[in-house]
Amino acid sequence: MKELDPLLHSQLRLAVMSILMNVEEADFVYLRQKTDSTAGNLSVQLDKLSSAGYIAVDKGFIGKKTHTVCHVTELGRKAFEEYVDALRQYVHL
Amino acid sequence: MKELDPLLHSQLRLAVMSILMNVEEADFVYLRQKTDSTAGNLSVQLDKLSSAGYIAVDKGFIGKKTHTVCHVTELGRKAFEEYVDALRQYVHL
DNA sequence: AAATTTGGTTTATATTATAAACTAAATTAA
DNA sequence: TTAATTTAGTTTATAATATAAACCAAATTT
Repeated sequence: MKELDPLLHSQLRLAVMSILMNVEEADFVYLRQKTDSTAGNLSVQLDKLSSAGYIAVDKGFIGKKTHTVCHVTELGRKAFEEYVDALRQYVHL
Repeated sequence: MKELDPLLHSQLRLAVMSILMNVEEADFVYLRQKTDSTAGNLSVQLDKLSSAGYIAVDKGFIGKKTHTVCHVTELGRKAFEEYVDALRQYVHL
């Protein structure tokens, strides 16, 4: 039985990746709404995904307000697909 | 986004449930082999599943040796199916 | 100008997963 | 027959993870 990438096998990180897999990019506020998570938790988990190279996080400004946008990387996309693949061994979907 | 039942969202417990969903019953040794887990870890996770009422654990003897058999309960079966269902929101399989 | 909101980060805490150490009985080997 | 080893587990300690609480700085509202 293949192992489930522990970086992806976390509800919030999986939700984030799942969203990012289906959009060009998404900002912090949007991800927070969609995942219904606290800002702190989201921040931490984005960091982890980013450190692993699964997503890229772009911190910029929109006018004078900070604005953080994320998108999945090629590595992240691959990892996600492998995760889903491994998952099929556990739950035949 | 539905939440992923934390009791099932754990690699080892999910593996155990996954196995038990497809057999009448399975014993400790078999589960240990199939999941490639340590006895300690397996024991703890079986306890959790059992405490939640997701599986039933039968401790008996085979000759004079202890023998532990598990099977999924109706509640466990339902929980597993709901988990899989929730999962589909995250990874469209 | 004081209070509140927005967009976050850092740090502490609670929970979880895992491994190590242990027990008891059975088996094998000397 | 007794000492070592294996089998089938459990208990407990530790490492890792997830989450929340506390915080910060800038912008906005009152």
